[in-house]
Order: sequence, then C-alpha cells, then structure tokens
Amino acid sequence: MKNECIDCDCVLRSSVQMKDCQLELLGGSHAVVKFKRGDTIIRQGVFSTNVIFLRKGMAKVHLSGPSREQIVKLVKAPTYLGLPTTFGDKINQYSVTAVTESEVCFIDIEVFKKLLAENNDFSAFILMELCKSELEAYRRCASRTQKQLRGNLADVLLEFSEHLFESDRFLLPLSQSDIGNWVDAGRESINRALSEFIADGIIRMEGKQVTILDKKLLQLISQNG
Amino acid sequence: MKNECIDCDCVLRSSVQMKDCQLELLGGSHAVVKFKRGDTIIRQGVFSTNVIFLRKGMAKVHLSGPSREQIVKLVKAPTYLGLPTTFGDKINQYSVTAVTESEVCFIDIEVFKKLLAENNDFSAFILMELCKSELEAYRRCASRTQKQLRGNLADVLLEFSEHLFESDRFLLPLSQSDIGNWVDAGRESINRALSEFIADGIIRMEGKQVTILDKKLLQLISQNG
DNA sequence: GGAAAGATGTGACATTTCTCACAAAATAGT
DNA sequence: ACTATTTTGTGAGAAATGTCACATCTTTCC
Repeated sequence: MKNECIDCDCVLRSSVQMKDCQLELLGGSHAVVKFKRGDTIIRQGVFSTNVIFLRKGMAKVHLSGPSREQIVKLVKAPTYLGLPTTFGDKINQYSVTAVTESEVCFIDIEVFKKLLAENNDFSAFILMELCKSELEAYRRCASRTQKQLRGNLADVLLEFSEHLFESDRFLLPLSQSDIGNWVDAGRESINRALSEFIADGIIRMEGKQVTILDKKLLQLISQNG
Repeated sequence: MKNECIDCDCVLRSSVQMKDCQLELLGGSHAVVKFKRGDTIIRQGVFSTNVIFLRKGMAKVHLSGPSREQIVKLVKAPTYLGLPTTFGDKINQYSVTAVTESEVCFIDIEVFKKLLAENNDFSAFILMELCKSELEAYRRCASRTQKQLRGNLADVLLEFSEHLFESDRFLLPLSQSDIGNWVDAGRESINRALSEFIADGIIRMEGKQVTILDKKLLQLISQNG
C-alpha cells in the first residue's frame, strides 16, 4: 500500500515535524474510508479504538441529551475527530455524522499514543488543539444559552458563511430540525425565524441554497439577540 | 525555600512518576497563595503566564457571555486550573473565582511546558484530563439547555452533595443569583424553585445550610426535567 | 412512476420563564 | 453599632418558545 500520509493534510496541517519512520508507522496502520452525507462516522455508546482524521468534508458532532439529540458543533476537514471521546473514555461519548461527502482515516489509538510519546512537537500540538476546543465549547455554550432564537440563527448562518464554506452563498447541509437541535429550539421556531430573515431581505433561499444579502445586519442580530 | 511540592497533592494526584530533578524544578519556581471567598484567582481578559494548581478549596469557572456572566462549572481541590486558557491563548478566556477559602500554586508556564516535554507520563495524564473535561463540558451544556429549571436546580444540589461536598448537608457557597448564572435562569426563578423544593420536603434550608431530605426524588426531578 | 418517508410551512394556544417593582433580611465596612 | 450594600422573598403581567394539528412539498427507494 502506498503511504498516503506523506502528502496528507493531516501531517501538513499539524505543522509538526515527523520523522520518516513515524510517517511509516502512520501510513502502515491506517485505513482511508469514504462516507456519504448522513453516514455515522463515530457512534455514541460504541467501543472505540481509533482516532479519526477527517481529510475531506464536513461533519456534525452530536450527543443524546436528556430529551433530544444535541448538536455540539460542526467541523470541516482537515481536523481530528473523536480525540476526547477516544482518550477520555473507551466508549464513545458522542457521535459524529457526515453532513457532506467525507473522507477519513482511522488511526489506531496505540499508534497515535506512540506518536504522542515519541514526538513532543506533535503532542504539544494536540494538547493545544484540545485546549482551544475546550475554550470554544465554553464560549459557544454561553452564547447559545444566553441569546435568543434570532441571535442564534444568525450565528449559525454566519458560521456557515464565514468559517465552514467561506462564502456568502452555500448549500445548507442541515435540515431545519438539525438547526433546532444545534441552537436549542424547535423546528417550527427555526422555520418561522428563517421566514422572517427572508421577509426582511437578510437572506435569500432557493431550496437549500442560501445567499446572505445583508451580512452587517446579520452580525447585528447575532450581537443583540 | 522548602520544596513543598514533594508532599503536595498536585504530584500525588497526578499519579505520575516525577524525577527528583523535576520536582526541584517545580518546587523552585512556584508560589503558594491563599485566597478568600470571592477573590479572583484568574481574571478573564488578562495576560497570563501561569498554570495554577488548586491545592485546597473550591472555585467557580465563569466567563462573560453576551448578556451576563456565565458560570461554566465548579471545581474543588486538587485540580489544575486554567490549562485551556493558559495554553490555548495568551489572554485568559475565562475567570476563576474562589467560592471557599482556597490555596493555590502558581506554576510558570515555561516550567510546566518543560515538564510536559520531559515527562511523557505527565503529558499523557494532562492530555487525558483535557479530554475528560471537554466531554464533561459537552454533556453539561446539553443537559443544562434541555432541562428546565427544576431539573437543573436538582442537578446543582446533587452536584454539591455528591461530588463537591460528598455529604447530604453542606453550606451553599453560591448566592441564588450565582446559581441562576450557572443554570441559565433568573435569580427570582431560582428562589421560587428552591421554595418549592422546601415546601415539598425535598430539602431543608437554614440560612445557607442545605440538607437534602429526599435524594431519590431529587434524582427523579433531575432526570425528568 | 408511485408510494412511503422525511422535510417544510403555518395557525392557535399553552407554558415557562423573564422582567419589573418593591420589601425585608442579612452581611460587610467604618 | 450603624449605614451601605448585597442577598433574598414575592406578586403580577409580558414575552418568547414550545406543542399540537394539519397541509404541502421533496426525496428516496422499490
């Protein structure tokens, strides 16, 4: 098998120096798999022995809450998936589902641990990533719970436009009830708020195709809402 | 200065083997400080170069949200404080405030990084801690946003009783408005719900002294809503 | 190509919680 | 010991969302 890791983003992205032998190790022990939209990449409640690297695509991280499914965040390639759930616990504590066509590598956890132990740069990098995502989790949670519907919906739209697709025009990869599960609202409320945004000329929607017409206003709603 | 680290919980707790020279390093570079209830240990928005180890006491982790202060969690000694905020960003992204008399060590971040690099056990331990707290953050956030007031208040009381004080009788270290900022509710609502719990014979309160009378029922309320 | 499943649009109404207003109690500071 | 400040208790009405009930649309899959 050709060692795909050598030109894989997962290494480039880490901006970490890896010795050839370490790349060998990685290359010899992983499997690249494709997922379709809606496919489960990591399933909550299942025993896990792999860290996953998302090479291409976009995925939602979600877990089952007391009364419904809670979407925690959306992530796009390139990124690691399931670090906390694989290290923190043998059993997956959350699910990850592809929301667009995706491509991932499964990396055996023992190999991953070996790399962490051998390569201090790498382990410092991972540590930093974990710190950042914990901070992000705190911020997002505070923001979600304190803002009301319109503010949260504006955040979601801005998140898509600015971080995930980096464009004012994109195909919404979530259903309205998914968005509800993300921002803690009912499907109907999301629907009504979207209609308002359209009526106010803030966005345009043709099917799943969203165009942001007035980003300034959206940012204002995000702040004040 | 005597090297207090040798018999400090921070080392014991890590269950990590430290070489004598590493302990020296730690012992020679930290400062032990006492804090009173209400004192700020870490202040959001301020430049930081220290990791902090909470030796004794209890503290709240909180950050300023869009419309009010959000309490993220309560922690008790022994534990590290501010790892994410010190590693993830030079500027503190959250505050930590003592809620009981506390004692902490300030550990210079360069020393901490050196230890991480030198001691793989230690760095694996820290990595694991970070993973666990990220998982915990996700779970708590989902729980808080999906449950309603009584359920969340029950959770808070159980958290005090089962994890923080490990007793059915304890001195509530937060004001009612703090509790509100923790579970995303107004101060008045917390007050009313507490009164209900008292009226229902679930708890007793004499001033700040709380006694849990019916833990089973409290757990039921926590589950159902 | 047609049935079944899933996603979206929309109304009416019930609920929960917030907000404002004020009073009483407790705590801290001098 | 006596203010000043913070915390707690309580009512009444407002506001935001949730819930339920249907009527379309769309997509998926035999």
